[in-house]
Amino acid sequence: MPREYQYPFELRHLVYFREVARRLHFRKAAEALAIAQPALSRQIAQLEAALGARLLNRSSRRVELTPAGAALVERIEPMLSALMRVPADVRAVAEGRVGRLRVAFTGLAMATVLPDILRGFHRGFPGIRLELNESPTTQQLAALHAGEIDCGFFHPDAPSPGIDTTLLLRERNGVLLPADHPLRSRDSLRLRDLAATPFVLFPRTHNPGFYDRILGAFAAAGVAPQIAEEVWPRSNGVGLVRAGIGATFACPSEARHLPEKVVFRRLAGPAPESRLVVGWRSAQPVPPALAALLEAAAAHAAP
Amino acid sequence: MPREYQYPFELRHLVYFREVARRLHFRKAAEALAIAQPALSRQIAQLEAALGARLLNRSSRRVELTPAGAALVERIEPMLSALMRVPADVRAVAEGRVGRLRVAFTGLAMATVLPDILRGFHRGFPGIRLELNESPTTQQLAALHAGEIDCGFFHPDAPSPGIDTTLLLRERNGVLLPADHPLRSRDSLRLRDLAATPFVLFPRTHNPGFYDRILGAFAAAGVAPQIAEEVWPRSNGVGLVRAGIGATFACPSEARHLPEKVVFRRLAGPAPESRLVVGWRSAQPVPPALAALLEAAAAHAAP
DNA sequence: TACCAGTGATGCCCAGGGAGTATCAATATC
DNA sequence: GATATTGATACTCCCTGGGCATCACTGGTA
Repeated sequence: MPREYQYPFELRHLVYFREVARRLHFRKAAEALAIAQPALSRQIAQLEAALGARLLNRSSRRVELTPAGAALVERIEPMLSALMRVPADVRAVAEGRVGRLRVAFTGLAMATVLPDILRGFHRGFPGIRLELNESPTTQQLAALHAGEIDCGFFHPDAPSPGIDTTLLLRERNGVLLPADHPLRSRDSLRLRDLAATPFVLFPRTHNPGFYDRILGAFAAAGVAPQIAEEVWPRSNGVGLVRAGIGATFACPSEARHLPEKVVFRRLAGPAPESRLVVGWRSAQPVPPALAALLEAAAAHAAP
Repeated sequence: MPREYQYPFELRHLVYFREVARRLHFRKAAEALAIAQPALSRQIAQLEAALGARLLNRSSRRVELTPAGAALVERIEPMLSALMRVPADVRAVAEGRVGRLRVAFTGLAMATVLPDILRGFHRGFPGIRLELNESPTTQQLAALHAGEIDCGFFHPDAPSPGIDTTLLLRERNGVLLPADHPLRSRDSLRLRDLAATPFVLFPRTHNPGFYDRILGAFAAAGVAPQIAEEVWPRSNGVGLVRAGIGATFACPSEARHLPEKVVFRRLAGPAPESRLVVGWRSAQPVPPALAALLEAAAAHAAP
């Protein structure tokens, strides 16, 4: 059975025709195309038949474009020159020299290891455009599965099937307090010392596992947690602490760059633990640009 | 000898790949393309080899685009949809339904038959864009030979090889005088009556033959011509007459739409004769849009 | 656990058609 | 009018796209 899906023409016809239209001379065009003149004549005739229009007026001494031929040249010229660049472009993407990476992250990632990772990555892959979006752990996992992002920096609760991860940070939390908090002078606190202090947390839906482990830490300390606000993104939570609304949990690593009027204090006794990983869809092979970013991240991996 | 000029791929590869990329399923894509699945697999493999990049990750249960494949889809999608429209567009141009006509004309043409011709033509061929430029006879002939215009309305001196013409107007000239000219009250003049009146002519280079026939008319009348100005385009010449600078020659047909303060008078005795033709490159066949314009012009042909 | 359904890839063959060579008809040029 | 050069045509060869049959692999299921 012959094929049903017929193309009116092939790229070959267009390239051949362009050459004839440029030179207005079959023999010279054929030479430039490194084919014999009769083959060229036939291909042009085919193209004319396919389009149902005469493209060239040829007397045996002169070849000239018809209006239809001129219209065709005008339309295909930009396409052909664009198509010439396609193979190189595609290969560049395949080799990771250019492209884009869609990266999601949490506030903690940006406050700790992410800037260094991105700096190192961008030095090695200047052609890769990074699309960075802060988003909660649960959304990152959904986006990874849906193929909407290439990797995410988030706080895992349980292993996710189909997602590979590398652990970057694992730290016992301390707390951030307003600088005028009554307990600001104490170097180390216990959770039960903060029984009367309202806490600013993230919405539970953003990471139910971690949220519940925080509540577990309160329970272990024998304290009923006072949740003042559930706020997102993270920077707003720190802003509320700064405004004196309450306290929040934070990693020691995060404490290096705190705004004014916010202080970090270690927690003795029960405390939640933060884990930061970079995660990506399990795939063989990992695209080169992503592989490079993951490698840069692995250089900051937790011991 | 095998061909030297190798295309990295053909349109077929791109259309096939687009279908697979849309459906992410070889069998369904093959069905949509009305080919068998193995043929499709091979064409995709060829495309990947040609580009030197893997475009699809296929496990035996799932097909997904690699970044390179996504980049390729992005680039070819607009081209393919544009290419789909090309055959219809080219055919429309070939049939004269759309396109453009580059038309040159002289002031006399625009002052007489051209507006009617264009009006009639545009009614029949609304898709044709007319590019109209006033230009002198000699320039029109050069532009016709160079293929820079499709037809011209001009004043021929001798037949031009390679240019076909249709005579549209053939009239003995009269003169345009300023309304305050001493001879304004005479209904009919002779050239020798105007021996003292300066004349406004066009530059000789714009039509040497006609220019010399004008001088011949002066000679036949036994008058030495007073050339006040050589000016172009024609409308400026009429403007100078209106300003009282001098007189100029004009056709009776032209006299129907004169500005204020300019009057037309017939000439008895020796007088130049104006011939207006429409001319186009001899070609078989004449493009349909041009043919339609020529037909509209022929309807106004001189008897 | 073994089977089954369904995936894309591979092997093999046929034929359509693209390209080659030889040649023709037509037309400028001398 | 002889000659050279143009694009078109006739004929042949063989490359390659497409067909069918089948394989290897995977995931769900009885």
